[in-house]
Amino acid sequence: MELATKYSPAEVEAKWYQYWMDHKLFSSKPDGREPYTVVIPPPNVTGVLHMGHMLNNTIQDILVRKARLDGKNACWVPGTDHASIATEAKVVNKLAQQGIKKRDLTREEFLKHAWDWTEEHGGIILKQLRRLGASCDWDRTAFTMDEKRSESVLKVFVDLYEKGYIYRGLRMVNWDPKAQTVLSSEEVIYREEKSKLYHLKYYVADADTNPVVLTGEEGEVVHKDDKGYYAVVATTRPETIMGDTAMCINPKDVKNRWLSGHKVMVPLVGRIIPVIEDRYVDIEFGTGCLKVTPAHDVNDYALGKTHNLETIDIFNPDGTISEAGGLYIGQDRMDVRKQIAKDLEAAGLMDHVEDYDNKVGYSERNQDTAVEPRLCKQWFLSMQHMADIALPPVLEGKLKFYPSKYVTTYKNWLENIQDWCISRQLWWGHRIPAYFVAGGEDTEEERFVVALTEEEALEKARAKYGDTITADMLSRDEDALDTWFSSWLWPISLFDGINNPGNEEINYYYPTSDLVTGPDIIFFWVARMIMAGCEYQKEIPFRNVYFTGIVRDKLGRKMSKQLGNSPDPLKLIAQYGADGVRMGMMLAAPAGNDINYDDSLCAQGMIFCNKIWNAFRLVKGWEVADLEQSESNKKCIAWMNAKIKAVYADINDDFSKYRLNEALMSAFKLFTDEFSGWYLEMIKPAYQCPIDRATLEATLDIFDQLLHIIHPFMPFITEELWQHIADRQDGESLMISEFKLALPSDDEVALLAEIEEMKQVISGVRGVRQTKNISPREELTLEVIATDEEQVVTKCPALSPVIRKMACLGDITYAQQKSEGTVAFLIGTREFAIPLGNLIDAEAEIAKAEAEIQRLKGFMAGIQKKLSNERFVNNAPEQVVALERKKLADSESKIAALEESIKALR
RNA sequence: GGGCGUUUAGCUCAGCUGGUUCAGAGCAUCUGCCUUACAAGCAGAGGGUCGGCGGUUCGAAUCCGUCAACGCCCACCA
Repeated sequence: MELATKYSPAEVEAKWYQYWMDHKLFSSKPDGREPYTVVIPPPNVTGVLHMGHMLNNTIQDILVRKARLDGKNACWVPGTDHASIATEAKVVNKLAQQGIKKRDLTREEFLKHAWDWTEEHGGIILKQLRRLGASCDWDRTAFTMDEKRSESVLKVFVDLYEKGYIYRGLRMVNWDPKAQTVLSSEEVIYREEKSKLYHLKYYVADADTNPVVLTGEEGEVVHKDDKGYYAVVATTRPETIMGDTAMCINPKDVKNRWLSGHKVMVPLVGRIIPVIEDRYVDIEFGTGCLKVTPAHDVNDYALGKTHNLETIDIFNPDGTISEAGGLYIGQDRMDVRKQIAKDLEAAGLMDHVEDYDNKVGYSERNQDTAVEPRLCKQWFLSMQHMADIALPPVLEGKLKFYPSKYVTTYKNWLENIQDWCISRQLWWGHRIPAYFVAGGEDTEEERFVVALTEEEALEKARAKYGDTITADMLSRDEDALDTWFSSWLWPISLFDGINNPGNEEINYYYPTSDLVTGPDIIFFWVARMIMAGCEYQKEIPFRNVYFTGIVRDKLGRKMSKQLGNSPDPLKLIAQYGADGVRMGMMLAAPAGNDINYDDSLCAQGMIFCNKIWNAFRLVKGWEVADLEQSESNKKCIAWMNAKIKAVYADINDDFSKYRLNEALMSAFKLFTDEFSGWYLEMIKPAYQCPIDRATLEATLDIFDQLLHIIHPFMPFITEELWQHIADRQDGESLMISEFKLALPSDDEVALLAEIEEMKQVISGVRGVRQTKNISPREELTLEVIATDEEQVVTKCPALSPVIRKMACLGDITYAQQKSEGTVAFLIGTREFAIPLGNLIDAEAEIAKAEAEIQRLKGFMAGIQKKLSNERFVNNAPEQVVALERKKLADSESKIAALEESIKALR
């Protein structure tokens, strides 16, 4: 078979993915094996694959494939998330492009559009994952809004309501004026912003009836102009003055005490408002005077409550000024801010303006939209109970976080938990199973029931409000649930554990093994899944959470559309191959560290593929003959097998600690350095000579082992070659062929050391060639300076041919003294010499040797100082002291050898 | 304002409970080689007072204190 010198991934990858699919090799059913379960963090259904997904899913696939090779029943469940806000926004935008407004549609019409959109774009991202090699059980593909998941969500809502954890409350909530929905506090992102601090004049309005009396105290600050006395109020949001219903000072504030008991006039608006006093106000901030707008600020709302202030809501849901505002009606709040500043200035009501760094909350999903605090009635989930059950498993280490620093973050959040606002004013999502009951409008009380079906709702309504209730008096809540209220059930609902508790699948697959996700959703998702798991399964949802880092560009910038610094994953795969990209992602990705991505990492991955490919070409190209296997081949094979065992033990250890990059690096070095660089060169037959059958077979077996080790990282090329190294039946696959290795035995460990020594000798000879400019093909003689010949590695009958071959040596001789005209090198304390005759530059050799003697003497001086320190000798453990003594002795013998050399050179 | 984390070679990072894994790896760099598996290769080499300062110790990259820089999370100062 002729094989190209370069590996080309494209058709190989497509072929084997199809093969795996055709033979259903990703699929899992409960059986007697140990389960290994992973649920995918469901990407947005209309999303497109980005580098974050690449990293995340590469890691999951590596873990899943490793588990499969370990002989576990691996089940990786894929799916997508309906992402209510994001998807609804996309649909609204698309409709807007067609000139359709959401408000002109009925709920049903809108949902039809949304489903069309979902079907059109949905699942694209999952298809893209296949290109990466993701070995998900696709038959299990789920959607957070499919039938089973929806049913689960509603059941849980009803259940939690009945348990008293879900309630309806009037609260100051975060409002997204663009999406026109409320958000949870976690969905608000605060950004530092350069803004202005406007200082406005609030004139004292009751000076006629209640004259201003100055206290005359030191520190008193009074403002007065020809229009009268005034207070100066600092605000970043001048447009909200229309909602001012009080001005507040601190009772301890000397500066402003003269304002106490007065009334002031809101500039432009003309409303007369009281000056109230509250210790909440920071005396040092601005002028110490605070305008109070109870409808539009969380703190002001609290002040309003304690001081019984009127609440004036000046905004419409879309962020424009409402009728109640009185001025600028219908204009956008941001435009009004600019305009009112001008108008205040013009009216002489602006004292001055300062630059100011401010934190502004933005909607997580509409990042250009500033969130508006708004008072409204919403559904909440009481979280204290959830926090109480979700904290212990993590603190006790039953559920582990990698890296563990996130335990603190998690603990912190749970210990300061706030109730979760779960309702959203959206249509795309799970409609809240609550029914308002008409009548009773005259009372403050809101009449509603929570039920799974309309029939049930009617029953409950009658039971609650009397038999006079009829079906047409019920109207279902228009709102939908927060997306995360469905995602938090994901590890349970995927196995239908809510609808069908205790079924075979949930019993088998739950708790899942590992969750791989970003730390940005630790509160949104991870914490809440733990809550749901503990509440509904009475058991943690996963045993380990691996938090990935953020993928950044090589300059350390976050990848973003605006910067255009995010590569297209599919193009990368086309260019470097999926295996190459996977390796590229993993090389720079220790758990929890951000990765600075650079294309060169993928290139390195591709190069490695090529290496594997060419090693295979070499082995496959050998002609076999019925020769007797040489002792050296036997020994080299034994060594390689031992090496693999040793390295694989390390790799398993790395896996157990989720240090996948280290595991990959070990596998890479094992293949490149040990196998290709050493082993293959050791056993490689001379040009055009055949190889003996036993060695070839052993080598193929070694190749097989290496493919198993590399497979989790690079599934495609390994499958391709595995299929080629032996005759395989249709349906056989590397992916599902169990692989286990014992630890190396004591003999094997000794063999490893022996070969390391041998490698050093070979490298020593090569080093001499390099410095002396001697061709690698020119035969040299190696003199071994030995009095204990048996113990020299070169003396081993099995190894000396290897050394000869690899160092290109003619003779290896043994002597007590090296001959004249040699260049020497040391391995440990043993000296090796190469006679070079007139090639020797005696002066240079002497200088080199002398420099080395100087270095060793300095080294010895340090050790002697240590050893003459009584406290060291008395306190340090015996081995440490012995070690120092050995170092000293070794150095001495090295110096002796070097001095010999110098003498000989002279 | 609180909390957490990071700082080791040009870059990305390993270095567990202080002493042969103690100064490492990969990439990059430099120098030789077109040696019939691979030039996307092979062989060899250089490169770091382990962020600063102080302390504990016979001994510190490792433990303690402190300062600095960077990063992340949380928090209602208008």
